[in-house]
Amino acid sequence: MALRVLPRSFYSRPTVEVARDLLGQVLECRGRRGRILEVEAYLGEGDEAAHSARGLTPRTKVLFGPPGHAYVYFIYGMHCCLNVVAEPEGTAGCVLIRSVEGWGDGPGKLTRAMGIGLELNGADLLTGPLRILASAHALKETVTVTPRIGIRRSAELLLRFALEDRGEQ
DNA sequence: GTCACGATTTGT
DNA sequence: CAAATCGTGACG
Repeated sequence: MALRVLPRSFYSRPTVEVARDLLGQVLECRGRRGRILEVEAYLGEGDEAAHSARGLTPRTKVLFGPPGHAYVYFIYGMHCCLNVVAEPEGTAGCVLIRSVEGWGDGPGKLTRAMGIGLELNGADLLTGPLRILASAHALKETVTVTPRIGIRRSAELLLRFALEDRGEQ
């Protein structure tokens, strides 16, 4: 039985809700599939760690665009990170995918393993080669909430969500 | 045009 | 703990 693609309405919601609900869903890139295990929310206003904190720029254009699209950026001269655009069009907000089951833990490692590159920046997650499918089963793991990793500004915000084996972290 | 820096990873 | 490595955005 084929998994259903998450509808646009799933993404057109507050970023934190989208982040939390992405856990356990299945990320698919050209046939490669894995459950999303760890994410972080990056908000529009009041979140100094977000790329969109300084407003609309060529780079952040997709963050202000319609929800359900991919935001892929290049960092540290060598890594690509995958984000999912949330919130209605006109409002910034996205969810960084930090770990995918079977493909790697760490935003830079999983994109390399799954073949996700800059060419997918702006791609529609409903119709493109990169999609997110609704998991067929309810979560069996506990959701852990912590501060985000590797940021300086707005470091106190509890915007990291992860499915953890008991005892980790 | 110039420059400092970063939502990371890997090796010492 | 430090290197690798380069696009972006701020400033002039």
